Amino acid sequence: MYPLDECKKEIISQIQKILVSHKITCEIKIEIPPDTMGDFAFPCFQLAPLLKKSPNDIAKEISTEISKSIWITKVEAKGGYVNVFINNTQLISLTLRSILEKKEIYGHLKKQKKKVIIEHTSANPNGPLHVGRARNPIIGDTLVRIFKAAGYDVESQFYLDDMGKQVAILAWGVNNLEQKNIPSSTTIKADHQMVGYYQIANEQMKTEPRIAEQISDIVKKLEGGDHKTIEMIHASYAPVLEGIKQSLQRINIHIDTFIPESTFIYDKSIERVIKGLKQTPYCREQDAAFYIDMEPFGIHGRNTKFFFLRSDGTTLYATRDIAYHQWKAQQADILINILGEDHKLESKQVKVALELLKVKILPQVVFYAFVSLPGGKMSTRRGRVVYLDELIDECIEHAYEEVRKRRDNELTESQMRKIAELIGIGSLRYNIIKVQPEKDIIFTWEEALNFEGNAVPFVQYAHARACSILSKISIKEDTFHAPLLTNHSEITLIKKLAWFPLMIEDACNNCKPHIIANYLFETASVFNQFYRDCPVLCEENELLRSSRLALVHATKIVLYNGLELLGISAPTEM
RNA sequence: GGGCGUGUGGCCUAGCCUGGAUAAGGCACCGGCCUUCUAAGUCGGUAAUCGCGGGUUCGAAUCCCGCCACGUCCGCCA
Repeated sequence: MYPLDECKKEIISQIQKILVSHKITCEIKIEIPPDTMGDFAFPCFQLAPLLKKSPNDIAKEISTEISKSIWITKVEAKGGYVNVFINNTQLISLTLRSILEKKEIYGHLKKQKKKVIIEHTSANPNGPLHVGRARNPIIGDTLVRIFKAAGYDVESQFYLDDMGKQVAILAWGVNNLEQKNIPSSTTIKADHQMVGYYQIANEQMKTEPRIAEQISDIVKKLEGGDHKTIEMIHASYAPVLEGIKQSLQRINIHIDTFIPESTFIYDKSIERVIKGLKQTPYCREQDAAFYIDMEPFGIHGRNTKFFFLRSDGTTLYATRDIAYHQWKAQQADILINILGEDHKLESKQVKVALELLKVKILPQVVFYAFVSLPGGKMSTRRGRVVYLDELIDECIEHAYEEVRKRRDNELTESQMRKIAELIGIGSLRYNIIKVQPEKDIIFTWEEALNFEGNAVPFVQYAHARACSILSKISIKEDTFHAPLLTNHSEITLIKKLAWFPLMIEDACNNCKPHIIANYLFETASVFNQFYRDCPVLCEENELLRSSRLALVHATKIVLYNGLELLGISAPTEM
């Protein structure tokens, strides 16, 4: 247990005892009062009708009954609140010790003995990743990191669509179009080279029924399990998938397992799904096709039929997704999916089907709104896109300009390039993760390349400052004397550091990765205030100097660990 | 037509789940701070009827109802 947890527990248990002695049982919710009014507050308003006294009288009464302890130094009643002041020395001492001992695992929570599968990205392998969907891998990977830190055993999965029309179109293009007719791409990456085949094939399919027929033939053969077709499809999309993996790797994202959709055709599990769904009382038949009537499950609208089997006996995307989830449910205790908001209905259909099939573990889904362009949605088909690779390059290039502006005559070219890479990649991830997934983002280069204010260089710079101070001392031992750290900036900073584990818990429990980004920004901000107020290296009192050094070291650790949760590197200088 | 999501100073965002003290940050704008650990920093200022209208409550940005705007979905596509 972390120091702040102990402290909160002590306060809650004291209030609990007092309420019990007044024969009141209720959930104790303590909050954080504004600035100088204490560390924790207990509002007494809800007790007023029960005790038939004014909130302030109750607060006064409770505050006299709370006994001072190792954690509680002062209690005040004010405006209906019981304000509790905690023992700063105690918190500083235990928190610093905890951080400096645990180092790279400070903030991490105790092991849960639970397996989590986080499915993210799962993009069609028919072209490069574009910015419209870039939230997916970034949210997904950040959650992977947060859940690991929160003590879970985590596996990331990419559900690979090797059965659908999109890959069939690509495969048809690769096998039937001549290279000279494909518009050349600006990069040599395979995913960029191949997307032209998809785009042209897609156009031709619309105008020539013969081509459309050939493509749907491919789809049928795939579902029939025709090995030659499977190989042909695989050969077509493999280079694209490789390109996607490379892009992800550039932004520090690794996916543990790729699960091809075809898996569930070949292992016959899809047949069990169909059989199971047909047996439910909600199944209906229409022209030899089968669907679940979604009306009883709260789906209303023009069409409430969820078709899971076509009249030609072939399955649909959602049907295969059900088989995938049934399988996943056997592999893990918690399932999390990262999906675009356009998948809301499909996801609901899958959930209903899983319930009908009596599957115990249902996925928790994080939906994100699209990143669109000022004129509207991005589209690979229409070529109206900003590719992730372009954005990565631009971010790094922009970072390089900024580094050079400041450090041109101090650093070597390769040092500047190295730093620019860390800032550029970090900037990309940070700008996306700092906003709640459900908010729309309209992509502008100006915003994407924003390095001012609440942006990653602010956090990285604070880390670099801490490193810079630490690099100037020879003794690396952390000796500190907590009672000396009495400056307001020192106390604010260490309290912020003490909150880190609770932030991880919150971000994990609620699947809200943006909490970590905001926390880091605040932490960097209070560190900068400390930096301004409390000179470290030139402090003459030796013990205070080393105590401040320990605090700087602890801040460095927290910023580093926090950035790590976001998949962002922390440069030691910039 | 129906479902889901979003709406907070000129712009962007946090807070909403779990109601509580003066609505918190950033950008932009105005004015200060580098002979001291990197000024990618810091201090101060201007700026918000929290989309609109009702309701619940001692108390509503937060909960409930209605409306408006934007996004998204309602295919034997994926």
